[in-house]
Amino acid sequence: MKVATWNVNSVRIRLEQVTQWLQDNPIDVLCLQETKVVNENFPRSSFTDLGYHTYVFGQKSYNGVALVSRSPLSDVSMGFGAILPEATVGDLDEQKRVITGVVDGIRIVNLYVPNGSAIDSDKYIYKLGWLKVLREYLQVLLQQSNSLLMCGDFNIALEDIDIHDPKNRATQVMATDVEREALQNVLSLGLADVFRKFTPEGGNFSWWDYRTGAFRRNAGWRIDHHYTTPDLYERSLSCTIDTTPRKLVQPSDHAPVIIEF
DNA sequence: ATGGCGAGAGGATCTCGA
Repeated sequence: MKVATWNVNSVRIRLEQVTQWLQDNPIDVLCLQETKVVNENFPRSSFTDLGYHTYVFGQKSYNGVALVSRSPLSDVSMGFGAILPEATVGDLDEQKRVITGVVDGIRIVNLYVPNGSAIDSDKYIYKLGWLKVLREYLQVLLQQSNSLLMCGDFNIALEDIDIHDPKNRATQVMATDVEREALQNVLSLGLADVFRKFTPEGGNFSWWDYRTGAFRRNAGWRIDHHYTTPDLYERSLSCTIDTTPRKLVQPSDHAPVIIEF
């Protein structure tokens, strides 16, 4: 089974590229982020025509996540509020960033972690608070399942080798110690970075800024991840970044990352 | 030091992303 995560930066603008990629790659579950479309306007038929089921949690203009699966998913839910009490979640589900479902006994959690904008901004505080609630959310799901895959756009580079140039990273959003600790605190529930099981060296990235020719210079960041429980970590056969779609005209700034079991 | 690019909303030029 193959599961991919891909921040497509608007599913409608990228529809042709995404559906073509699905036809070129035998993916069982595609986890999309930044769909930027309300549920009614999600281009479902383009995926159902290819034999996929779609589960969407969208909003206007910003954010939005979706699961696109060859097999029907069970126990699908949207947002933290489906799992956690209202008092814990607060208004975090106003931004559509969380969707989950089960296939072949694997609980898949698809996330679009807040970017954080700039250090000490309100959005940075929001990001850190969001990650705290994420930990509680996973804690509940892990009580129900020992086989969990958490993937998505985390907007955090966990190690210096995940950044093309880490020298200013202490003051850069996505790379601060505080953000890394917040993510490590989530991973301490028993999740591990599958990409690093197969690829210990740096220079492998999943996002390149549209500006300054970042992709041509491979000046990227690895911020899109697959984290799993130990059984899936053992069962994983590969975890790769497909840079092919990033080379197309009018691409997403992220590349898909694929895990195989 | 700043902006570079791209998308959405709306109908010029903003906000937001990373």
